[in-house]
Amino acid sequence: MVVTTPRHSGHEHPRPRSAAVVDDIVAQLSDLGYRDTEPRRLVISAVAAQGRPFTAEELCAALPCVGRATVYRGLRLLVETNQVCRVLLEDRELRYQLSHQGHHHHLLCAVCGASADLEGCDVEDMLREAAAAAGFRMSGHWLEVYGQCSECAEE
Amino acid sequence: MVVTTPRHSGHEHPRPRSAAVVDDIVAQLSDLGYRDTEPRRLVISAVAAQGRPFTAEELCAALPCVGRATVYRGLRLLVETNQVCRVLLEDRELRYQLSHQGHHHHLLCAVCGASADLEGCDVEDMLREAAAAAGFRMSGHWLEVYGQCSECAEE
DNA sequence: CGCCGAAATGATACGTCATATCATTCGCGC
DNA sequence: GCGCGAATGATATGACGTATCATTTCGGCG
Repeated sequence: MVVTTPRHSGHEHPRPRSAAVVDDIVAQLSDLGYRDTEPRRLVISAVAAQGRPFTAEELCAALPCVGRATVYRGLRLLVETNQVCRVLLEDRELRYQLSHQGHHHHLLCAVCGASADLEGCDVEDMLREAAAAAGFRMSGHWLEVYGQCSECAEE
Repeated sequence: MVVTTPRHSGHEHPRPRSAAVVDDIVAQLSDLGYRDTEPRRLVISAVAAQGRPFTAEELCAALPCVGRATVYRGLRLLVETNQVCRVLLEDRELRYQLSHQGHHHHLLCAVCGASADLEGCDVEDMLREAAAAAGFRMSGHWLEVYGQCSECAEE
């Protein structure tokens, strides 16, 4: 497997936007002491190329040249470093997605599978207070919202 | 925390409280056309005997005389009929618990594993509105709250 | 009460998803 | 270049849950 991705931005053709994302993530991982390897880049690149939440198996299928274990390890690393967030579907299927911001929640369309971030809703504080009222010290939570996105709802 | 009150004040012989719960659930299943079988009662009885969220495997272990498939089928039936609710831990482990009321959410203690119901918090409406603001039609959601219960937080 | 069809059971095979193992390769600092 | 330790990948392992199918059991009915 000797597919060398262009490393220099000389006057080559404009690289796909995802390349910048990949470089960025690789740089961040590098800061944390993780090496810059070919398979890792391939995984990150494939992640960045996904348009909507994807499964680990889909990623494996998209990367036939990368070992299964490596895909799973890469994915786990990205989750641990908050580059990728986990998405839980109603049937408990686990999917992944590049995370664009800090903590947030997803609006998941059951029809087209798209995902949008839930804005303008500070569930956090509300939950923390309600929990505290029961003497419970909240440290985290998991929230997913299911339904239909605006486009799919129109039909 | 909702406590089930004894339904008859009569002077029947004091059966274990769980027996009443089992009978009640069996009756409800019967109304829906599901048969009253020995293995099923055993499953329900074991479910009712659990003090806190349990896994399907724990239930299997507690019921060595009942086939694995039957335990899983029984559990699924109870979930479908809303007698039992599913609980998702932070590590994505799936547990179950008798549900005492309609829709609700859980406060899950990471230390002792206990579960309490989240009261006085209408996340529902809040989420629905926030979602609607994004043109999203919410149909459901999944929410779990993690932390420490009052007892465990004291230490 | 006993019969019978449908539902339920249980042993087991299977499938999926994810991690563990471990010999080999490779990045990267010296 | 050199070498150490991280990373990889083929494979085994294992957790978890469902599908299959022959057999048993429930419960309605004559």
